Amino acid sequence: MTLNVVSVTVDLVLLTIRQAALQVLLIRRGIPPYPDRWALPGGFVLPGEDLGEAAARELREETGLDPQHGHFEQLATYGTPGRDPRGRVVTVAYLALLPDLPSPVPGSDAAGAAWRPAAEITPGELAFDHDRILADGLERARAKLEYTPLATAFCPPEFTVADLRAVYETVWRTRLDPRNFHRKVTGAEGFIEPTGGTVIRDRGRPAQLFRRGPATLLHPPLLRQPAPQAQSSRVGGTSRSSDL
Amino acid sequence: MTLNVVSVTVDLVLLTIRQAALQVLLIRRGIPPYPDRWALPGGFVLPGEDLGEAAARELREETGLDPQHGHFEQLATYGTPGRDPRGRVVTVAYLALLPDLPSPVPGSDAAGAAWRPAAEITPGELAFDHDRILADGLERARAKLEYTPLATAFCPPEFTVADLRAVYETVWRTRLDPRNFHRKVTGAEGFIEPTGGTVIRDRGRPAQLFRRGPATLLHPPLLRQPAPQAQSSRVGGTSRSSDL
DNA sequence: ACGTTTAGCGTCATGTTGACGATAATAGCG
DNA sequence: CGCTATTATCGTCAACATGACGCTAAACGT
Repeated sequence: MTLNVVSVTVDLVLLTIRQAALQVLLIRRGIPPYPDRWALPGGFVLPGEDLGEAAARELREETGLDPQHGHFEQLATYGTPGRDPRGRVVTVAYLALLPDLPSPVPGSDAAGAAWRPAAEITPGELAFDHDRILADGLERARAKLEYTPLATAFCPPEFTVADLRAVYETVWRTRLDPRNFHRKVTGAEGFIEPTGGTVIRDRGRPAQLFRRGPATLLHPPLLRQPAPQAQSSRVGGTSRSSDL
Repeated sequence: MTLNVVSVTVDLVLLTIRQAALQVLLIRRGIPPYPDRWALPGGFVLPGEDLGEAAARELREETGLDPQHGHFEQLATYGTPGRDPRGRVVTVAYLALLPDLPSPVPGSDAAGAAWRPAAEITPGELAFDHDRILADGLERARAKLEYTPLATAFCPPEFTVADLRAVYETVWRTRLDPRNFHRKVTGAEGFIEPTGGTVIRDRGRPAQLFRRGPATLLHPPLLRQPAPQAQSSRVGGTSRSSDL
């Protein structure tokens, strides 16, 4: 039997919403390979340490946050030979959605760390195959907002419907009708529950405060699909539905 | 820097539909650990081999099938210390949905291999943590049938709407109304396209043959949810003025 | 020819969705 | 103190989607 010796690491896609933008925590590498390049935070899995534990430990080291402060899940595993010039490295990536807490400084043990707007990361900018990992994480986050209540993971314990809507608009890069959005989130069983309090954010009528509800799946889901046009019962295309 | 030495393997959750049941390919282990127990097929990742390649190779070795014959995707990675008594083993699991081709015999290089109905696998019956991996694979398959056209991966190149409905009914363990199902799948843009041919399966009127369409996402999705009702004012009285 | 069986279309009541009007409740300003 | 701008929340309506189910079509066996 061939004994296959490999190094196993975890990488983290930490997402939060700051300054009305979806931001990802990146580390500035100080040493080769890829010196001075930005990379996802991560590190080796210690002997006797579970994969999720290792990821949680890295999360704590980088942000001072616990996984329970937001949402935390395994993303995918990357092991293409040559993805790390130092040798065969298999990386288990984790995805975290975090509230914009006054993080105790993102950087601690690295040359430099910073929240960077995800939209500004240009392809090829990150070290290793972290572009791909980040893209996978973003797509996962976008998709999960549709059918899970995970948008609340970006929010503090108490939030308004407008706060929640801002999360969707930021992550999906769309505009949503405030009235329809309000109807849908308050109508989805177990998504959010009122705390009783109200706040005035900036201007306008005070808004109710909510906390996350017990649901784990959204019913009905909040679809981001633009044109659900699919009824071609007869010839004579009604709309300009582009099924290209 | 701690060099973390770990063995990396791939395990496969191979699903198909045979004899009106969702079946999974299992291998009868001949050697310790877990001798004489059923386990998911799998093996070590070879040096210089990509993870997906290793999984595809195992798939070929076990079934003689190529990944393109059905659907193939990474499922999740399992690395809890102690999950393999031989040492630290991290396993990347893959999920495949395969048509019921006259497989060139499932077993080839193992003590014994067999398609087993997934519903008959009792908890604790499988070696290692393969129960968990199988459960994750089944849940993934069930979920993906909702919003992707992957049900066609269980079908041969040409199939009828009834064949497709049988896939859904088998995987979801539900009964679906043939008329509503027909309307929905033929109405979902790009899900299936008619080939022009017809067949007579057993009795009754001949059915049109279809092939899979170009869509990668179902629109609208086929939800398995029973009752989207949302007006229970129970503990936690969510909405105080919904409707009704 | 007739009954049985399955395919595929049609109808209807209800629920969901997007578009958007209307009202409520606050702050700022003259 | 009104007036206006702004945001929150409720309401209305048409289009679409869904489940329940009737009905016809096209094959088979006897």
